[in-house]
Amino acid sequence: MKSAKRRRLEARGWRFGTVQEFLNLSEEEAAYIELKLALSKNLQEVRRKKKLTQHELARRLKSSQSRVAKMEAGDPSVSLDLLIRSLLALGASRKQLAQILS
Amino acid sequence: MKSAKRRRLEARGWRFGTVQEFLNLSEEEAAYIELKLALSKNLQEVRRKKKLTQHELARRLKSSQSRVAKMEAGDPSVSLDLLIRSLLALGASRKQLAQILS
DNA sequence: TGACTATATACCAATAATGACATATCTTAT
DNA sequence: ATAAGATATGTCATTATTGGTATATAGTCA
Repeated sequence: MKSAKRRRLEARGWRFGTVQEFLNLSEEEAAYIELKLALSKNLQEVRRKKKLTQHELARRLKSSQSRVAKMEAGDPSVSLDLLIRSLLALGASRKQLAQILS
Repeated sequence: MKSAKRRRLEARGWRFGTVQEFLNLSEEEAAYIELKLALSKNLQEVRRKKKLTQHELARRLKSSQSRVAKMEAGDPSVSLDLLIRSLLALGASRKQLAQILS
C-alpha cells in the first residue's frame, strides 16, 4: 500500500500524520478503514434492497439523511458503532455481520 | 399478529406500534451489547495469551490502563471502534474478527 | 503479616461523533 | 428543459467517548 492508496483514502477525507507514523500504523489503520468501507457498502446494499430512501432509513435510525449519506460514503466522521447499529436496526444478524467482515 | 387480536388490544388502550417499536429496539440494543461483550472477552483472552498486563497493552494502544480495564469489563463508555481497533492492534485479522462475531 | 503488582472504579477536561440544518448536485420523468 | 425527488457536502451546537489521573480493591509472594 503505497502513495496511490494513501491518496485515495485522503481524497475521501482521511488524514494521516507523518510519513513515518503512516508507515508504522498503516497495516492496522488500513484494516480499520477497509472494515468501515465494507460495512458502508453493505449498508447501502441493504437499504436499496429494502427500497428505502436515505431519508426513510434516517427516520428509522433516528438520524438524518445527511448522516446516512456519510455512512454510505465511508466518511471518516462516521463510527463503527453507528454503522453496526444501523445494520442491526435493518435486521442484520451477528452471522451476517461476520460475513461482511470476512 | 392477527388484525383481530390487534384490534382487541388496541380497544383496551394498548398502542401496538409503540410496543413493537420498543421490542425491536430492545432486540437491537441487546445484539449490540452482546457484540461488545464478545469482543471484550476476546480482547482479554488475547491479552492474557500474549502475557501482557493491562498497562502494557494500554501503552501499545496509546491508551490507559483504566480504559483497558473498562474495555475488558464491557463498560458502556467503551465504543466498538476502540474495541475493534484494539484487537487489530493486537494483530487480529478481519477473519478473526468475523469469527468473534459468529 | 506487609510490600508489591495487577486490575477495577470514579471523575473530568479534552476531543471526537452526532443530528440537524442549509444547500448543492445528481436522477428521473414529463 | 425543468420540476421533483433523491443523494451529497459543509457547518455547527450538542452529546458521547477518550486519555489521564487518583484511588480502591484484589491477588501474590517473602
